[in-house]
Amino acid sequence: MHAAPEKPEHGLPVFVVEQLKQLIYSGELKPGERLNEAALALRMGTSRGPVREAIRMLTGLGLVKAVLNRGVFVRQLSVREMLELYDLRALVFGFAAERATEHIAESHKAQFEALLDSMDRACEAENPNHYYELNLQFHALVLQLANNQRAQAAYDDYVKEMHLFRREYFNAPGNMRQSNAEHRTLYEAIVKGSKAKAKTTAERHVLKGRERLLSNLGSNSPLAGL
Amino acid sequence: MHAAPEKPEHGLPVFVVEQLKQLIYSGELKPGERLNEAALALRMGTSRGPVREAIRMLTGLGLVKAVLNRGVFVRQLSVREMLELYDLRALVFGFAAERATEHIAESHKAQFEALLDSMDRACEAENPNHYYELNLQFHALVLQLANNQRAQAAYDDYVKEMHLFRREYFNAPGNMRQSNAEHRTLYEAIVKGSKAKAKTTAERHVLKGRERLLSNLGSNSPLAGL
DNA sequence: CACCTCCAAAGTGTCAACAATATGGCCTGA
DNA sequence: TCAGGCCATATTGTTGACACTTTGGAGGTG
Repeated sequence: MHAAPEKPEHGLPVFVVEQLKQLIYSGELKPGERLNEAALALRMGTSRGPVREAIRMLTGLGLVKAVLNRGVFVRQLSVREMLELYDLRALVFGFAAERATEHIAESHKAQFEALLDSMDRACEAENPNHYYELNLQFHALVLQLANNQRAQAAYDDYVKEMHLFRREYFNAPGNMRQSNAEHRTLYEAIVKGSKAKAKTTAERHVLKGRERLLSNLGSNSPLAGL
Repeated sequence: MHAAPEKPEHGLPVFVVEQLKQLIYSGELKPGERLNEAALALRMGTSRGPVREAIRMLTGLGLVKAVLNRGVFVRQLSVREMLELYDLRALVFGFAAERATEHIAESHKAQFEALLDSMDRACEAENPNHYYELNLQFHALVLQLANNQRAQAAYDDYVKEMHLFRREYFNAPGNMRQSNAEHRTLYEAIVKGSKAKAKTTAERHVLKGRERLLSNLGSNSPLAGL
């Protein structure tokens, strides 16, 4: 079952890391769950050595947490960490939107408009999965135009890291139509070159998600305190 | 010579990670330099296994870069990466300063004023090393008051990561007196609770460092292009 | 029935040996 | 002299074995 490492451009540990990332982000390995070295080694078709090294990389990346002599566990985000992540994501997205005003060109406008139209169609089709995918692309495009690779990587990390939150409270698809209206407002601000408006629009757009989380939490959460 | 791992609360790999971090940040291992597993294992008094695992953690943390079958090398920041880091650091510091206005209390004011006074004395004594140390503490205090641990960790990472830039262009101690004047302005804005002023003051304070780097670079740099 | 001890099973931590790969010098031949 | 292939060496990649720690239950005792 295990796909062999096609390209020996990176070693076995990197290959295992990719597999583990997918297992984690796809939810097959849930937050809090323990990783069994021997079982993983068997599944990946290697010995425990490369698996251990891969796991160390993941601890460096903050995806798992190791406890001496007890194993490593998929990291689980607390409510507080989730809220903090939203703040940072909003900050970076606002930064990116502001910078995007300086680098947007005609070709990008076409991409933006195609994305916005596709998202509209996803709205009408009531297809949240497709909308989510396009939404990611929209945000990625803004980050790309910011012309700051470090910010782009950070934003990407934030988005992925949020998947380590326990699922129950993090499904809220939000209001797709309102969300896309905000996208349009942001896009127009970027095109017009109005930095301040782009920045605040982008920030608030992300913070809407934060507020949604908080309200979802308020209804049935154990620890609602900040 | 090697200090034994006093506390088996973390395993050998973690111990090695700490040692390696210190070697890197202290400059004993310079950016671009290769890490020899066997030599390190000997020095740390372990076998290669834990050393390899420690190195994988460092790659996850972005401190070193591995090349298959050729070894791992201490990461070296390009000018572009350095500039991008300054942008992000300014962004996060501005964010922190704005938030700090909401959480500052009397005890913190005392800490701030003590730090500012000490920095003044370091200025008069023309002691850049001491000033640098206190400067770090000042910034750390602002980040602490932001009440966002993730932002605090990110800022800390940024500062440490900047040490991976090649030294020649990154010594500029800046104008200590002007720097501390900016600190005072920022502190007063935080105390007064003027968010906007705190934010912009903090941002610009960091961006001054970016500009200093650019001008130092302009005089004798190979690649000055953005 | 509650509680304690002891022990076996499972899993992680560490190591030394072996395999695979790149590096650099040496020799050869034009 | 220089270009090119060849081989010894150093170094990384991988593995299986062994040591240590934790865990959970069996069995005995009050």
